[in-house]
Amino acid sequence: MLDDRKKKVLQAIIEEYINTAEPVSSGSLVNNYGLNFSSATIRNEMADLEKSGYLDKPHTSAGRVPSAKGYRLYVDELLRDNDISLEEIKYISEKLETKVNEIEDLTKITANTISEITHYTTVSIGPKTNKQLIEEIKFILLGSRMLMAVILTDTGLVKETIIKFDEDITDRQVETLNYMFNNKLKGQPFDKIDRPLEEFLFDEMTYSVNVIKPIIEQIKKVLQEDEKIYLEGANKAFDLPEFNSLEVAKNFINVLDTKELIADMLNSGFAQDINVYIGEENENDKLKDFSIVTFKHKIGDKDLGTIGIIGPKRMDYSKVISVMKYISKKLNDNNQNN
Amino acid sequence: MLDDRKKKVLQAIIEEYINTAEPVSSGSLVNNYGLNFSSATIRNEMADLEKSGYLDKPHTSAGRVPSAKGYRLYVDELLRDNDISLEEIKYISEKLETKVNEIEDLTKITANTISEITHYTTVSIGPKTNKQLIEEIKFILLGSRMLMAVILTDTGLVKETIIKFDEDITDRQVETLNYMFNNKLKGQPFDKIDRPLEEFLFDEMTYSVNVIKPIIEQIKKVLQEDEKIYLEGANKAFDLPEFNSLEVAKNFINVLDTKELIADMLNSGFAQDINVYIGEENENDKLKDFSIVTFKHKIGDKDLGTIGIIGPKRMDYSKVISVMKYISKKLNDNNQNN
DNA sequence: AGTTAGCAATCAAATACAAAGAGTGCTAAA
DNA sequence: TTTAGCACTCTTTGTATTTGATTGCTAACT
Repeated sequence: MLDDRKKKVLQAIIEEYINTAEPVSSGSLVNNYGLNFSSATIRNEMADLEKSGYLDKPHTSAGRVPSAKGYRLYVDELLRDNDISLEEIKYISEKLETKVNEIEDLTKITANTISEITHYTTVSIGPKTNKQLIEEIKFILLGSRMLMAVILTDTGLVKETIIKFDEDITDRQVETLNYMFNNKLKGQPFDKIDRPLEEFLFDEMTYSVNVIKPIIEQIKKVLQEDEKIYLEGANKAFDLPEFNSLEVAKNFINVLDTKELIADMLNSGFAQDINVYIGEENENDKLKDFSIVTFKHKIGDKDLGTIGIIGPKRMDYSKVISVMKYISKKLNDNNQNN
Repeated sequence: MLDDRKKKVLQAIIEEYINTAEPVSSGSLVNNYGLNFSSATIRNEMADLEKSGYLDKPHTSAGRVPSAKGYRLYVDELLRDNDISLEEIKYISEKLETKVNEIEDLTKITANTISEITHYTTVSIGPKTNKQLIEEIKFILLGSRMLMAVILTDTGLVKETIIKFDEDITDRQVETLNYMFNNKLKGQPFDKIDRPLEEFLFDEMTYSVNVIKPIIEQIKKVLQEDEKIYLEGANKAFDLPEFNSLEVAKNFINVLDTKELIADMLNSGFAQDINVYIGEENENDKLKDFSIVTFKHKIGDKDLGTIGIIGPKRMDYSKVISVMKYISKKLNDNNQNN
């Protein structure tokens, strides 16, 4: 366990490093952080902190840099609270009042807001569909050979898809489709849809296979479709000094380009609504130079999607987490009447 | 006008430079390009080509590098034809046979194919909507307070949007909406939709404003919405040696992040279906280090969207253009019965 | 007149070396 | 327990030197 002064020193080092991106020296701490000890004393503390693994040293004659363990302690115990200005609060409030008709849009707006305020890159993904139940399926005829299927879930999410045919479809057929599909699929969860659809195809062979088959294929496809991932402020990262290393910059682009990796990252284990993964704590090795804060975005119990912030290990965790907490609160206040 | 040998030399220099990304020396041309002259002769030709502006010299003791003017001549007159292997043809054919239900998907697949084969980054945008005519609008009630509007154009493009209400909507109302909107808007072009909608709002004030107004707003919004831009293979660029310059890499990310710039670029003047912009030829200064090839992607007269390839000035124009031409041909062959 | 061998001149890139400067770790004293 | 003092370490910066590739020019050759 660290004593109080050690924690203070660690906190000062981390905050200084977050600000400057330069290894922090004992001298600069004495000058700028009101620690009423000589640099030699601080040096002793720093040596201890390094021995316990909270700090790293790039080389003998440089200052200290926080290790992942150091950041972890900082995030868990030392965060400044509510690190967010009045202007920022105003900006957030305005953005969140934008009227939206689709859940994805709200997630996008929130991700954009976070990116604007924190100056980090965000990635976001819509609400997970696979646990939701199908409330209703509607088929609509567009022209004579094009059908749109609209699928509505119990939480109000809407998915739609278009199916084209080589033969004309009649209004009568559409009616039948509506009736039959709702019969089979209503109340089914998205991720277990395969079975009912197969049974269905088998049962209804009397119905023209040319019509039924493409419909089923397309619906399966849409429901299993990878969630779309949205990116905000990818170029912001390049203003940070750590991205002057080509190695790091390349890695970053690579990560952002690997959709599966991001999806994994956003969907991985959620103990809390806000989760912090620091550098090597990330499971994927490509992420070792970055920190990620994920934010499960919801109103009450209703899942609105997940937003991830990806930045350097030297991320301003305090700001990021404050913003997320504020948004979460605001969103629930705004909608408590829903 | 350049004589035949000068053209041969220029072509050899450009192709060598495209391959190696290193300034090309007189000696290497003699060794690798079967030019039956001594390096001194080639040197004289190179000096002439430089004087006429087709070549640049990084410094006195380096080889030569093509200038924008040099690339331009190459693209206009010296391209190798049909620079595309059998395997590549096979790969393209397979990819293009993927069945799609929406035009945007086809554009995405094509963009992806081009990116895979050329190893360059592609950006793409769906077909332009503003010239299209509204064929039909359908309203569908989802639940009791959510309406979906589906808009169908004369060329078969579909746009849909969701509108939420604070009050219940009845089936009867939906019927009326369908009738009224189709009456007013059928046959109208997308980009001139404002006027009819305003008249409409004015005419039908008897109808509940709470219902009509949000619908009109949302429809206007969707129709004027910026086209979505899709990106393929952004990280591929970082394997190219020119992206070892942080300056260039940053610029590249910046360009890709500026949606308006890309939209401009994809929509700008089309003399031909395939257009090449080399380095400084691009209007926007940010693009001065890159070349862009745009490809208006269509079947017959039907616009399918536009695809842009963005790469270094040292792009393999021959390959890129061959691939585009082949895809264009293939697409029209596949669908000549449509 | 066109071509080429030969060679000095040029310049970036690599290598080597020498300070300079920032910061630490340790010792001994307060 | 704290701290002043100082030697030690290691990066950074600057400067000079060498190396090597390539050109441009001249004079000879076809």
